Amino acid sequence: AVMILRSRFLDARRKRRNFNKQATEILNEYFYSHLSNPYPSEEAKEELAKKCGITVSQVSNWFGNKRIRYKKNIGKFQEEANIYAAKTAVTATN
Amino acid sequence: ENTNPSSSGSTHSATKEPAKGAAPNAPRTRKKRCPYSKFQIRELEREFFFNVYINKEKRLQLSRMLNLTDRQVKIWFQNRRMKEKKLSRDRLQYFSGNPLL
DNA sequence: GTCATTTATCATGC
DNA sequence: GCATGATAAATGAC
Repeated sequence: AVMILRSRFLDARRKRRNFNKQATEILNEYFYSHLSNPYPSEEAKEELAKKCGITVSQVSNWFGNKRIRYKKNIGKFQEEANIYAAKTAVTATN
Repeated sequence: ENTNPSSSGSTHSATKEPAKGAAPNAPRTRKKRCPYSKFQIRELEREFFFNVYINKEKRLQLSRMLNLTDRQVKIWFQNRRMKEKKLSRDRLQYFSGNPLL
């Protein structure tokens, strides 16, 4: 029984599941509001993980992927960047 | 299943891989990530099972056998130790929340 | 040595 | 068919 659990854990690691929309919103909000330095501290990662319902490692993975994919093709993320820029602007004025 | 390109030319004289054309103005080109073959992984894992920390002699021996540089073997063990640590963290988190179903 | 990271690759979702 | 999350080489700070 333990072995079954063990094997299930081992091959379940790489099975990917998309994050829910709310979690992605939170992560993107932080990323685009810190675009000049998108490197959250360990404390910020823990807070984001808690709010998103994911692990700290997953937060690190998300930011790592986001940084390089954004850098590789800024144009592709321009629309997305504008959306979150406007969103943070609204929350700032309120 | 992987004819390794990392064996290019210099027969693993170890410790130095930027054996370029001696251009004094080296642009410090980052080495491209090259996935290792199944055979290479098996041998590295086998040694890792015996020693999490590898000594110089075995490292040179392994690098010759696997056609990797000494530096590559060293870095592989460093990364492998980090992977083991992460696996331990994940296991702990996984089994802590569950009452052993 | 560890460890956060960059980069390419892998595996899956849809 | 790419988007996306996770993992595997490689670098650099410390």
